[in-house]
Amino acid sequence: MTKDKILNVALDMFGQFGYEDTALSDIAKTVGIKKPSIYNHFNSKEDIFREVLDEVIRRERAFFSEELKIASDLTCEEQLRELFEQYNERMATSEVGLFWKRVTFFPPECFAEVIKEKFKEVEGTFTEILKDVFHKGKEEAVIRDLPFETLTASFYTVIDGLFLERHFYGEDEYLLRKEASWKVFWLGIQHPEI
Amino acid sequence: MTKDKILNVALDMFGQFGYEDTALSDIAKTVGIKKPSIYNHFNSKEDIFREVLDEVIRRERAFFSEELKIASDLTCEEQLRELFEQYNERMATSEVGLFWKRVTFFPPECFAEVIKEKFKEVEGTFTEILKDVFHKGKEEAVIRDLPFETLTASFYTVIDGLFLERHFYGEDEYLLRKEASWKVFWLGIQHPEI
DNA sequence: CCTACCGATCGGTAGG
DNA sequence: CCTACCGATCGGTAGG
Repeated sequence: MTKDKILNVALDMFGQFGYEDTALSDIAKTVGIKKPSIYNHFNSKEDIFREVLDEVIRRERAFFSEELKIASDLTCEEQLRELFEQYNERMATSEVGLFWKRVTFFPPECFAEVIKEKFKEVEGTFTEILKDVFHKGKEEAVIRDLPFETLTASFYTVIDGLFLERHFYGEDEYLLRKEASWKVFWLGIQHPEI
Repeated sequence: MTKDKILNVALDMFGQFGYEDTALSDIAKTVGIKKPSIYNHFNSKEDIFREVLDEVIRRERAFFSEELKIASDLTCEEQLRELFEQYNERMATSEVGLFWKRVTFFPPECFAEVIKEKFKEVEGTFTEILKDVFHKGKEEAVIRDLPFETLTASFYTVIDGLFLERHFYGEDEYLLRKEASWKVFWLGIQHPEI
């Protein structure tokens, strides 16, 4: 369907160039139609953005509910590392990742509120998964007895930092930072052996 | 001087709206002149950007060489925390911080290379200061014997994560994340007592 | 430092 | 789904 094609192209281009710097004529060209034909499917550019945002949320939910099943035979450290890797990879390699980056950092003004809301909702889903792993770790005395908020907040900050760094530095520097951050993070939350 | 006024306004607006979304007519209006008068001082919009970038570098250098003198009577932990706070504050509250955020995340294409180069140069200066503190900490057996690259890389990742989060989440959530990240980071690099 | 203007491009519309 | 067109705005120029 043409409408889906438009949405997919828009998702890609909004992520690559930002909302304001993506011209409807460029979207049309990539889709293979002329600009006015877009208006057969959407009432305005803002309308397209709203539907793209819905699509992103749908994909995020699918990702969290299906791909993020973590093997229960892994140790707590391995599980956490797995979440760490998966989240990093998704943010860096999926179209959705670039879209979030653009759109959470410098949102089109009129959408700032909705975007924040939806992003926090998605993050909340991930937080639940995280908490389970931390809970298990604390029970097994593998993880230090820190408040859940401290554990999740510091995890997110590392993830966010790497997310930022991945696009800016080269792959080599990114990998260095990822390993360093993981090492220090894990040493930080690890239960001190007695 | 009008030229300086233009540069200051441009620095501010490039940081707020990005390069492409800042119109010369808006800069002119804020300065209090008409758009064509800008061309008495600059040959093009790109020219303005180049000079703004130079100005930013100048300010960064001034910051690092003057404000970042850390009191030597502080403990290693206090010194590191001081650097952590100062860097965070500067990135969040100074015009230069917003400018870096815009411009390192989504640079105007033709400037991507220069920007990266200059940013890394600035970061390198900071790394030297950081290394001194880590070195002291390791000598005093306050900090774990990890490679310098691991210590600095993980420090930067936390800083970068907080930098990202500060503008996105409210001040409350930011403070929570800052304290949590610091706590886990410090536990991670701290020398394990025997 | 200004007025007056340029060609290009933007989001969006009319009408078929 | 198209051609043809709109008013607004962009970076930049001419000419004084």
